[in-house]
Amino acid sequence: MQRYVVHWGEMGTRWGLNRSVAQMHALLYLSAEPLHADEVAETLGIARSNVSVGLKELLSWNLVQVTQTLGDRRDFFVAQRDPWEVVRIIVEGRKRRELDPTISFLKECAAELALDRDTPAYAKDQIAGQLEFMETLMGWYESIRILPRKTLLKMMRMGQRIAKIIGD
Amino acid sequence: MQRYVVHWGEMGTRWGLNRSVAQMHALLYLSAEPLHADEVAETLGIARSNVSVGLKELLSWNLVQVTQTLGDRRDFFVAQRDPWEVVRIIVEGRKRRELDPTISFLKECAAELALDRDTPAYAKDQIAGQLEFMETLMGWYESIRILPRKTLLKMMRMGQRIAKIIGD
DNA sequence: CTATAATTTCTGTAGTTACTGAAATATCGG
DNA sequence: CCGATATTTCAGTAACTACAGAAATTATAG
Repeated sequence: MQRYVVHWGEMGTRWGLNRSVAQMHALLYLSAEPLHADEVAETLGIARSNVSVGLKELLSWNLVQVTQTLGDRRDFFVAQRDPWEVVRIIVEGRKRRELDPTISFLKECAAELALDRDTPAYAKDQIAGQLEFMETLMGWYESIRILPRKTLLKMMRMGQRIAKIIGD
Repeated sequence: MQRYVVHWGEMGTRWGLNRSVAQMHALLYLSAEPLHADEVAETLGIARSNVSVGLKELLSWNLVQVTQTLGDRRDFFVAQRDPWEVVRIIVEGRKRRELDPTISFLKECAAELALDRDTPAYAKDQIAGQLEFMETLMGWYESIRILPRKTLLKMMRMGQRIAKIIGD
């Protein structure tokens, strides 16, 4: 479990979370019962105040949730336990932070370039091509995103065979 | 073009490159002809030495390539100009740096946990579930990755309709 | 082989981000 | 309303990363 938490912290940094936040999630993910902030701080050896901030961030991502226990004033935290959900949330977040602003920027660019006489045609084409591609990609993502998990799983499992069906 | 380069630099930071490296790529992406390092440094207003490092990084990603001109000792650089390729390269890189190590780590974990009597069953299940999911995801990616672009494009354009075909 | 141009490596610095510990604030039982 | 407990905010510090400019290395023409 220790190694898992450490590794997850390491991965977290590559996934856009900071180390300790990722570790908190890992710990909660493996824990059968909800933990309160002090337990998290003590287990991971980081300052209580950091745990507070970190858990807030995880809450804002919907990667953890708060629960209450009768007769205990403290907040208890549970992680999102379904790997599908975890990945969905992370991907969604990345899309929002990386893809969406890019597309809207490219649209602006394209609009502006249509009127512009100074920009070389080559640059215009490059930007237009990129926008078109991004929109295709995004459209695909949207259509995938709303599929029920069962259908998605089926599709994933089909793997290669899907190419044959499409490539008629 | 200026705004594009600046914005791309900004985006780059969110995509895991550093700002100036992303700006270099943006500049080359919009440029109709190959540029040499000095031009890049001057245009972007960053130190020549940094351009050297940045371009090397882009080379290692295969996002830019070196070309030579007869009668000129300097290296000239061209960016990968096809948005499909750019995204493919980025995705591939992320997979290598983020997904692959995670999967191999989870496999190790799973193997180790099989022998382990101390780890709570709950944690074991969580890790197993995550591994299974990751492998499904990865398998799907592999099958998508090798599709010819034409098939992929067709698939993307089908969007929703694909669900109907699968969900029989 | 030498002079010069091109590129890379290296070192110190600036800027950024993450973290701690203390102080401030909020919550709740009595 | 008071005291105790839980949580959050904040300011200073530490760690890290990106960068410039100088120095060193490599390559090329003559």
